[in-house]
Amino acid sequence: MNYWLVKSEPEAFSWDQLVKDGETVWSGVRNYTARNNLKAMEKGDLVLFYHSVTGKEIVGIAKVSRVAYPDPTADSVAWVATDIQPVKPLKHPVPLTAIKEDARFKDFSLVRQGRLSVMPVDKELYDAILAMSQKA
DNA sequence: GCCAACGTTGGC
DNA sequence: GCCAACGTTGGC
Repeated sequence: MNYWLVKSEPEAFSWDQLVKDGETVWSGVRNYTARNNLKAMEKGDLVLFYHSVTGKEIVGIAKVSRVAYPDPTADSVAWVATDIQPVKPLKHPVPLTAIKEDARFKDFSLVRQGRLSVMPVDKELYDAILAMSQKA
């Protein structure tokens, strides 16, 4: 079991849309680091869903329902997609500012490598984020 | 194979 | 809307 975080601009694809659809194809990744992370996902892995640009907060938990396969939106088989399903929304979204303020996250990719759109999350950090989401 | 130029992402 | 960071591209 691994933990991940994916980013999406809510204008492009939001958590609400994922809940409404029940499942989505996580495609369109065109960055090798992010691609490698997608490939490392296993079925059932949990994925934190982060809204970038508008919101800048982690809003929900999803899970991997299908492991990496060739991205249907790409011309090349080099790129992959996965399928994800919503699990549950966070009670309180965890904003990027709160993560930046917390020393436990100083090496977290969301802080260190702002442009990466798919990243692994240590279990300790995943648990910490869930704990933060319980508090207002 | 290096590195400058360019494009994109995403926080502010 | 601006700009910093950084990945990618392409010339040499």
